[in-house]
Amino acid sequence: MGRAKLTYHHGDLKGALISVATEMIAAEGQAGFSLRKIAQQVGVSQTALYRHFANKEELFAAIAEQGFLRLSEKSQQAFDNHSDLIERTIEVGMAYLDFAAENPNLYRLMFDSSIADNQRYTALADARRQAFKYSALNSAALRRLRDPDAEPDSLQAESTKILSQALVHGLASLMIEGMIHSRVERKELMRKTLSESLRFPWLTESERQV
Amino acid sequence: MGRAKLTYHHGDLKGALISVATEMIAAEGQAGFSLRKIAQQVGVSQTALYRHFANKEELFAAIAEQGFLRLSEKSQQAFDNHSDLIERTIEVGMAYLDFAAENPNLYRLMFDSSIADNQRYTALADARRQAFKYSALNSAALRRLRDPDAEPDSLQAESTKILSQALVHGLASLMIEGMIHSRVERKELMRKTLSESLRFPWLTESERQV
DNA sequence: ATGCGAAAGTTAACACTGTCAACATCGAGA
DNA sequence: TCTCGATGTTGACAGTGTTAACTTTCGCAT
Repeated sequence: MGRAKLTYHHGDLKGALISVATEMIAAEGQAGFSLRKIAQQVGVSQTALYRHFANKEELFAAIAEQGFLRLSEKSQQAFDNHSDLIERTIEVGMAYLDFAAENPNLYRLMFDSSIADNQRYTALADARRQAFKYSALNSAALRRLRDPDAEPDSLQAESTKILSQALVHGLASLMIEGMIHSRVERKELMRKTLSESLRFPWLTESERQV
Repeated sequence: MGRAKLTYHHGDLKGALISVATEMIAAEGQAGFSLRKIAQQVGVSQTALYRHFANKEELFAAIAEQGFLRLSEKSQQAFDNHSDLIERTIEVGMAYLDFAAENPNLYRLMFDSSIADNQRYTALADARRQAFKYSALNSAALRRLRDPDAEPDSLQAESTKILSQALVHGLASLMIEGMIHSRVERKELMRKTLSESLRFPWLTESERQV
């Protein structure tokens, strides 16, 4: 049970709710989730959260938003730590997969249909764009090497970007839902699969350095 | 409301429940779904379905299973209609994406965490394997062309298979959740992205015929 | 044909959920 | 100091999945 309340007003109830709710999602997933449970754990009445969130969905959006921000940090670190283009692309992808593996329930929520599609949550959409930024930068660099004359906004460019986004998300999903049953270490398989998708035999050593 | 009941026993209540539940999932998704609603629509008491399903989850598993069977048919048709390997691979992928686009809510359920991970539903797992069979056949053919000497069970082979599976699933997800905002026709973009992933410039015309 | 046990369907109830309206309390600024 | 908006509470409502106990019907052995 939560600690006794010291004052009538909490101080930062909104932050506390997001924090506790995130823990609960991580522990039990959406199935065992309940607004009343978090309220109790924070030590506040069942309906207090309606002063900070219009409804459950809005709280979920806030949780997902923080998830994308955390993912952004991991991606940026991986991006900054490598200068070899291929290796950097793989490592950003692996950071993505590691995040999904370590926070499966949170990852599921981040792509849940009830909030993912909703244009209403602009902050969430921004955070998501931010999280895919480094993957997009790598895609653009690879595309420029492959098709130096292609226009940046071409269909070719767009499909290359989507390709990488879809691949990591697909790998993360299959992994989380337990649909990849491999005899080898999962991490090794993931790395192999990512590099498999990045075969650029025509890249020289110097071209790979960025 | 459902039509009046003629007999005490329904005859094929299990089938009727799956059918009506599938329609409801298609129309409203998991959010608006309710066991009581389907029971009412079938014209039976709220708890009648517990004689055929242990719980809601088991009903979901049955719905998902039928979804994978329908998807299998579409995939097989696409597979049988093409002899060019690249084209066949693309068309099987497009059949997959079309199915997801036409049945977004059903598709989401088919990959829902509550049932996807559960080893308990062996029929569901079989149906899923069946649905990915044709994609796997294409992957194997492509791998044999690329690495004729690789062993069928190698890590290389496995990663190639997973690669294609992850890609179509990732594309379907991003598409369904509205995360692909493109100025071009979605279908065209999807086809372009799929073929982008299949670049085998070293394949001769005759090699592509299977 | 008959009777009986299992299969299939019903009724009533339970604990739990998200949400709302009305009320209580606190804090900051006039 | 007064006041009003922001914040938190109480009580309630409709709806949910699920269980236990009961009733009806069907299929089968005698």
